[in-house]
Amino acid sequence: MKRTHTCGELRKANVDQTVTLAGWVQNRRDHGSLMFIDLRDRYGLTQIVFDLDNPDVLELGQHVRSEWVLQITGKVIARPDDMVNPKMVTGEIEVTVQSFKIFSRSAPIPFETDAYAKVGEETRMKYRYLDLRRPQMQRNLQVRHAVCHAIREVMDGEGFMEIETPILGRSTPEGARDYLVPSRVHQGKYYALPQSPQIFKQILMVGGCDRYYQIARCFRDEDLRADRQPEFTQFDVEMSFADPDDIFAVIERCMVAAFKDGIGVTVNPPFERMPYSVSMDKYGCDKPDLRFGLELHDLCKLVKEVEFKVFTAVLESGGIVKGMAVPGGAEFSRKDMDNLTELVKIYGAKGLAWIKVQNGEYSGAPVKFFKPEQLNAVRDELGAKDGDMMMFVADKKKIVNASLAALRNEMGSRLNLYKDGEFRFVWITDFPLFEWNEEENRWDAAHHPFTSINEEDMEIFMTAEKTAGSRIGEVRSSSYDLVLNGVELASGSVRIHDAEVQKRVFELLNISPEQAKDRFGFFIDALSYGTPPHAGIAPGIDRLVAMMLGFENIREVIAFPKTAKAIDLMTEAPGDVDSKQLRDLGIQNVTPKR
RNA sequence: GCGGUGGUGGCGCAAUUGGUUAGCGUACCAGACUGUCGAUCUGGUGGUCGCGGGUUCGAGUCCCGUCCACCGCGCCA
Repeated sequence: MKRTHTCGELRKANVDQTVTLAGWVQNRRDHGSLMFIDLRDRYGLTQIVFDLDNPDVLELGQHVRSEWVLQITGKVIARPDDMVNPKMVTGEIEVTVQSFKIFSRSAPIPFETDAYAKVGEETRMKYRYLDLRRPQMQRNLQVRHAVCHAIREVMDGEGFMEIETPILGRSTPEGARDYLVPSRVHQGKYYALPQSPQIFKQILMVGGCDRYYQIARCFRDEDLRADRQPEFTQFDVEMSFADPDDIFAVIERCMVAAFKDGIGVTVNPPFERMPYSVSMDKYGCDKPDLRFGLELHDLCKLVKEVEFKVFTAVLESGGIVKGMAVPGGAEFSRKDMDNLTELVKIYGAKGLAWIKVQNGEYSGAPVKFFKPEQLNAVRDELGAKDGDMMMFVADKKKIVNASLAALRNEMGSRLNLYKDGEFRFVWITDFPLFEWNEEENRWDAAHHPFTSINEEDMEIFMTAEKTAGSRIGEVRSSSYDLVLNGVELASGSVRIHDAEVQKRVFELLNISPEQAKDRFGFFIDALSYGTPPHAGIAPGIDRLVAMMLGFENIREVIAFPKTAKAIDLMTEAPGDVDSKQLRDLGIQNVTPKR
């Protein structure tokens, strides 16, 4: 080895030892006939001293610059008491250099790598290798590693096998847009990169693998968000002969280990469970942040008689009115309210109605349409107290829920209703099996077409019409999401193992037997040869680690992420290819290059 | 596809109603300095204000277009 110790390792106990360190020059403090260098590696910083005891070495050392890579041999000495640096773990010692070697020099760096440097994202991404040297990024990757390691340990202990599934697969028409890979051998045909190993993991169950997991890369060619990258990592799990409770228990054990090993935080299973319908009613979404209350309330009945056109028109056309009470909201200014109105408009709401409760009186534009007892009834339903603001949205159900859910999250954050470092898990269960697709005028699978049906709804499932507004929408699936602080961390379900049920699902989805055979023929064949009941789930590793570290952006926990336009600023992928490569593949560009 | 925010020395930012030679911090370069640790002090280099067009006596600033980054909506079974 080119070193005897790392730069984060030496302590008082090492005093008088002769050591060799290797690392980057973090910093140089030159006092003329005395010079200090902070030498950095993954593990930390160690102060190296150059002085007149070794004038030739000092002279050479003074030519050294930031980010050069050095090998330093010297003696560990204890710092005098008044020179101990309590901010450094190695601050009790320093190494007096006896000799050093320059492994490599560095061009002047585009930005500093110390913990204080403020650098924009674009610059960080272009020079990601420099960004990765920063202690924060080192920690992010370290925590990510610890999480994956903890998961593997738990899963191994539970008898799961980690099995790899293909990256080059077959496109299936449902779901996200596929990334396609042209086949050279079969020109005109394409592989698709997996959106998830869904079908393969189910086939592993048919193949008797019983307990499978994989920390798997997934690809979706859709537009990006702070928490969505075109390639991302799922902790993919499938279990035979398992019920949802078994899945929950395994995942909870993984979460406990991941939080413990990742960031030293104790989380306490079992996690709360909440049916989808309750979550939608109370929080307006299927991923509620339960760190704070601010529950939504349906006011349709209470405001039915109120002569407020905004409400009556909506109710007559089949919409709903919901509201919430914001503690202390009476203090909001007109500007605040305009601001919040803009927020709900993003989700399609036409406006935000509000009534202040202050000094025992009500104020706000809609007040005049209410009778006093109606106001009191609404106040009691919302639980509004003096000094609160009651906020209402009236519109189609979907819009009301989406806008109030966003408003609720905004209020939670703006009013500091939760603390950093608080982790509130909840299992959301009993999602609907189908959802109505307005544009296509048909029922779509809410999760995916292999999700099994809640036994209690089997009768409706088998008998209802597949028309708009039929009871099919009421059928609950046996599926579940794991939600943490308002973020969807995982999604899973019990799978269909009964051919008749599967047929019926396809029928309701308007997938003919021929189409089904064409799209998933191999899969349906597989299921026909003796399929164990099985269930699975897939937590997102990027989101999990980001949340543990307090980031909203998963790029912080991915070594080489892509921009919002799916570009890698470092490698400049995607890039051009030789025309020969295209010829080999039988491909021609039909859109002109810009 | 749509909406919002931003783009000014290497990096992070400022520049009032459109007005003189575009500033500040840091990095970098040179010099000084024996106890610093985000060293200090002195001096210095460095800018096509993202790009293109327009308005104007005059544009970093206003207008139009365009590109890039970020956030969100749509999209993401």
